[in-house]
Amino acid sequence: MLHLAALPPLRTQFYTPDPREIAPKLLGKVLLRKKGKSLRAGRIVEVEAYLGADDAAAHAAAGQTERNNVLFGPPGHAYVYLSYGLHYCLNISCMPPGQAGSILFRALEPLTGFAAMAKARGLAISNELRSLRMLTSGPARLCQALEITRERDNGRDMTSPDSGLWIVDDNHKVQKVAISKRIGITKSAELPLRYYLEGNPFVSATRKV
DNA sequence: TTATAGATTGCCT
DNA sequence: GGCAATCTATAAT
Repeated sequence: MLHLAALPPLRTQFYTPDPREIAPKLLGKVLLRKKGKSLRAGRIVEVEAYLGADDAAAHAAAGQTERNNVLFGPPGHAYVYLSYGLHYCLNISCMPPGQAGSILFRALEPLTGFAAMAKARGLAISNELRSLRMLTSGPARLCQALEITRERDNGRDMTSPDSGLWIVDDNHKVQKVAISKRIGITKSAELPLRYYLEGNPFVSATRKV
């Protein structure tokens, strides 16, 4: 918890393999966001893997476009898109340049910067679990809490603290990784590509799994 | 506690 | 023109 920002960041090499390999390793790591002097951080408790041409639900499935450029670029970069016209969602690109693949961040367990997160979400927050879940439990919520937008952050290099958005390993031991179908998609919905920490209360609500 | 509708932008057919 | 990797408020059980 202390000195999270001083830990070495996960580097490009970590993000170079297939997203299915990286996703379970990403659980338990810590996503950091620095804006000015304020630091916000959350433990990654739920992610989904998105592949390339074989995955109809992936934005990269139809080929490279202006919008999904980042997915085909170097690994370790932020892919931010607008969902349903009003929410942003954050991915990190995987695989070597020229090959698409990414991991969607679906839920965090808040560690520091509660007040800033609450303010960014437009919420008044208490210390109750139910209240804290509202901060970062859901892909669009965590973007709002960390003030991540497409305009500001799409294409950002997440392998260095200099970018203000990066991931560290604080040596936290995860209990158990569970796998299920992905949430909220209609194409390739049967693929088991959602990874989460079993029993963690900050995992987003599971609808039909 | 679960179910449903509505908001709202930009991408692709 | 249709649709989408979501969230929230409101309604009903």
